[in-house]
Amino acid sequence: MPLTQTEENYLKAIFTIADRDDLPIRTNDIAKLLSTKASSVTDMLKKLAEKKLIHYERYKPITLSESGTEVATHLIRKHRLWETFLVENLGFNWSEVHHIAEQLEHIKAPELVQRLADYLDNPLYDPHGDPIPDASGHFPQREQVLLGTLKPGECGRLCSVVEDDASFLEVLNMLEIKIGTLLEIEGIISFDDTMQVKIGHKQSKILSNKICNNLFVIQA
Amino acid sequence: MPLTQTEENYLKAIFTIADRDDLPIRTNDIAKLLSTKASSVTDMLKKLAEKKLIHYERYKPITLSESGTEVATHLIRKHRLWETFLVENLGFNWSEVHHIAEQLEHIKAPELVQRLADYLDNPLYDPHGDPIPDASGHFPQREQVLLGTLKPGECGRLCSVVEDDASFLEVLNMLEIKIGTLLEIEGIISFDDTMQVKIGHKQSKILSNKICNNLFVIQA
DNA sequence: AAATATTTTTAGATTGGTCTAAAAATTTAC
DNA sequence: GTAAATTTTTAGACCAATCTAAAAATATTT
Repeated sequence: MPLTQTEENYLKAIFTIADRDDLPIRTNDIAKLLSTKASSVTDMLKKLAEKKLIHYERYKPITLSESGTEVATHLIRKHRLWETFLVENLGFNWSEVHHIAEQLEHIKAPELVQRLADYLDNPLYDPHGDPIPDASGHFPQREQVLLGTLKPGECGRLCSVVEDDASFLEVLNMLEIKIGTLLEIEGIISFDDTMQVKIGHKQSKILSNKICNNLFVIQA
Repeated sequence: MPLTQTEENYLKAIFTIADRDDLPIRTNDIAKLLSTKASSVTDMLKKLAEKKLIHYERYKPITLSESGTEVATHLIRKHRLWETFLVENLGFNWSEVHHIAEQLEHIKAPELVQRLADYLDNPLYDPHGDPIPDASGHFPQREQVLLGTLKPGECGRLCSVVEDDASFLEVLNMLEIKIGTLLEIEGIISFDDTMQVKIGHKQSKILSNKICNNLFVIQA
């Protein structure tokens, strides 16, 4: 059975928060993003859980299920394709297309999405520079680089490690770094060649040169 | 305050029926077109009347108000522009675009409509040959011809008369023909040069050559 | 013009999404 | 580790749109 626009908006919101932050997603985060009340969110979470679109136990953080993720990425695909169309073809300014795409992304017509993508030459990034996932929900891979090559102020998400021996993984565990964790370079200490890195949204820590050059990140 | 999609659909339905038939519009006509129940229609009619979008007294036929007509023609404009885009630009078959345009016509973004129209070169007819009203709701005028010049099977809507003396108008009145009435040529009787014409959706009648050549119609 | 059939409206219930206010669980503070 | 603050959930109500079933108005038949 098809989803309502509201249900879709909740799924997209959850995906967006998960993508933006690394933190566990709480009811209030969703309420804030959707400008609604926590009680409304709870009601909807129950419904989405019922439909197996999210994993939900009361008072616990929320995650998207596989099918929920699929829905969300497909919405993002549609949103970003329409934004591209509005800017590239209709001449809108990139700053005014968001609220129009918010409506267009809910159009249900499987054929339409691929035809639109083809018409636009299957772009990989939208006018804001955000990546457009493909029909199966995969985002275009930005080039992966060693964390050690980033400059202060730049961010990357851990995507893989160079050497994965147990002792190194132990260190990552201790630092609370895992695949997908957002890492922001806050400073480079040239004296001992270490970096001050903000890990997820927690406090920043000092990482040795050896660690930084063992972590592949995708620039974000 | 903005209208809901449902309210918009009702207004468009009323306009469509008025455009298709000449008859007074009844609750059941709308219910049939929208595949809903008469009771639901009544509820909605009250709401639309409240908002001054239709003229409505219970048990009486329904007509659109000026603002209701404006909303309806604007919806039709959007619908037909989107259909044009889907066929001309995205390569859809003209038979499969209707249900997509049904969704797209509800997108609310004033700028979008004119930009889309410009992008398409302000077409006057959609892929089905239906006329696209302009931004102020006026439909493109098709060339007017004398009813007498139509061939069997062709249709026209009365738009004006050649001579409007009282006795002729009297005849029209008797025949229940007025401006806007749909006239379909069902046959030509060459023996006495008369035409068998279906008037509105009522029984057909025989009209003399003199009458047929005194009526200007717009081919439909 | 009375009886019958049809159409339209009302009454009352249901569903999806929302809200406020109060209760329950969790987290933070001391 | 208890108390206080915060977050989340429940309970109960509301609005929009719909439905079924029954009542009221209109139209048709004879």
